[in-house]
Amino acid sequence: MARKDSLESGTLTDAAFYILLSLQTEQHGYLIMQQVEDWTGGEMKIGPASLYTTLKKLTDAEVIETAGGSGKRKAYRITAKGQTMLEEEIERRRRMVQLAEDVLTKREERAE
Amino acid sequence: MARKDSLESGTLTDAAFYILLSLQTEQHGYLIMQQVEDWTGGEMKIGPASLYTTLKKLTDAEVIETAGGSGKRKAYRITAKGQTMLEEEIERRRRMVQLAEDVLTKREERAE
DNA sequence: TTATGATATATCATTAAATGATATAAAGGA
DNA sequence: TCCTTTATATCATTTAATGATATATCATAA
Repeated sequence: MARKDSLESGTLTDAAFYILLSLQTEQHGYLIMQQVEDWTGGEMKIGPASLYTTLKKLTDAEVIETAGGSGKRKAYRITAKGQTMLEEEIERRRRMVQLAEDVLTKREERAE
Repeated sequence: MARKDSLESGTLTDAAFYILLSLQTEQHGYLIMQQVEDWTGGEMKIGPASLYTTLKKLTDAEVIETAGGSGKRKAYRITAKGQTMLEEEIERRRRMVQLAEDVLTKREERAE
């Protein structure tokens, strides 16, 4: 990740990927952290530093937007642009996994 | 990524992922670049800077090792440790895609 | 009442990763 | 000869991730 903003190039980092996934339902930051940790059984943790800096970046890029929120909470929702990005990113990652499976299968066949 | 080396934490960056995949057959650096670009139809390009710095890092971490090579070419092969890491990384990425599909499916169901 | 832990957001400084640019050199063909 | 491709390598810069820290609110247990 350097020399080119990942959002501009249309790819999502792991953190951004999980955040957009969590925002399939309108949500505030703290809940995103908990949901991601929950989803991954603790494998993936987005700490406050990563979370709020990423949320700001995603907001600036109009991938997500604020949606009110009560008290000190600030709710976020994904934009149409963000939804498209997420779906394309899922496909990109699916292709990566598929490629890996194909390559490993060929390797096993060679070994027989 | 910061504050924690991705290799130490057991995850692979996109570049490292593709490199290890390419090294399912013994190969020298330049061929890795071409194969990755080829595999992804140009979507993913690992330039010389990224390639050789990543190869060095992977070698230092004993994820890959040099394997002779003729002339100026330097061949690399994946180690047992590297193979395990790659396979675990494939599973991690598969889980991410699966989670995303599940979440999106639920979202579509809600919309009906 | 008070203090403690959980909730909630935010920023700074540091470390890691990615990469454009550049350099070098050999090999092969026009 | 000259140009392109092959092949490896490093530097300096930019982007990403995050530990540490700060702040404030709220519920609840002592």
